[in-house]
Amino acid sequence: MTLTSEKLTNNQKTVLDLLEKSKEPLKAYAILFDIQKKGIKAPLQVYRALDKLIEIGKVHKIESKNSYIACEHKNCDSSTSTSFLICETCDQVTELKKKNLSEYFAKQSVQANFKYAKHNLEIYGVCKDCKNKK
Amino acid sequence: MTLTSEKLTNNQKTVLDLLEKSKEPLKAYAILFDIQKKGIKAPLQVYRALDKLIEIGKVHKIESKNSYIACEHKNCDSSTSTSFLICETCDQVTELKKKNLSEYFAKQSVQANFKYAKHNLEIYGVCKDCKNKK
DNA sequence: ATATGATATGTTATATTATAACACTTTTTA
DNA sequence: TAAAAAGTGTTATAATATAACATATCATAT
Repeated sequence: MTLTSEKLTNNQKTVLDLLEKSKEPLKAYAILFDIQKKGIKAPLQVYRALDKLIEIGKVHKIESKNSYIACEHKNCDSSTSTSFLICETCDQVTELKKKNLSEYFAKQSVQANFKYAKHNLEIYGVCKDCKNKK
Repeated sequence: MTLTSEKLTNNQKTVLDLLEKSKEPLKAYAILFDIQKKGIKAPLQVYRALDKLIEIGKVHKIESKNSYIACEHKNCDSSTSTSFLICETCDQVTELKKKNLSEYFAKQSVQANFKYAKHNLEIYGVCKDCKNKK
């Protein structure tokens, strides 16, 4: 079974649906709170669903915010590397397509005699919308 | 008073000393455990020292590991942006000098109509030493 | 169709990481 | 040397995440 046709379980679907509807990244306990009406009662149920969704690349974790976000890319093969633009004003997150970034980091790593495997990049600043509002 | 001549308090010195001696990043509670003999008894004492050390750029946090590392650079002005090479085999961390990286990210951000402010970059892979051991 | 192995679930308990609140002390500076 | 700013010590608690275990469901190879 390919990644993209991966069948999700009910819990996984519930968590992914919520994340896909959300405009900002969500914390695990915020997810839990939101989906308690759907029968999910314990943190572990959320974390397990998140683990799986991350593994198949449907969700990414934003480490510096302990938050989770649905992947914007169709057929994202990236269960590992992630690159984000995070607006400090409105908390919106944009995921960067990562091919050129991975290549750039691999090159940078070579200079340090380091074998690149994957990366997390979190860029903070002001997004388009918030720039315009000022 | 300039950043580099900043005078540290006893707690701050104790925490920084430990981090500077360590070859790997340390977690806050590992720091606490190690320095209890020096009279530091509570997590908050560690976190407060870390906060200050991070603020003045002497220590950085590695977000994906909830760990802290002393800055390798003299007069590091970077209390904000950080870039690391993290060895998945031995956990050693190398801090990348960030000037060209910041410039690169600022450029990449412009393409998304995003105003770059700072970044965290965590590159995972295999370090020089571990590559050679294989 | 069914045994079996892999994966997921529900649940309770607990581990790990981090901060709030408050009274007090030390340092800096005007 | 008083006032402001920064740091300390302490207790309690919040926020984030995992362990352990019994049970259930699904995939698939005979």
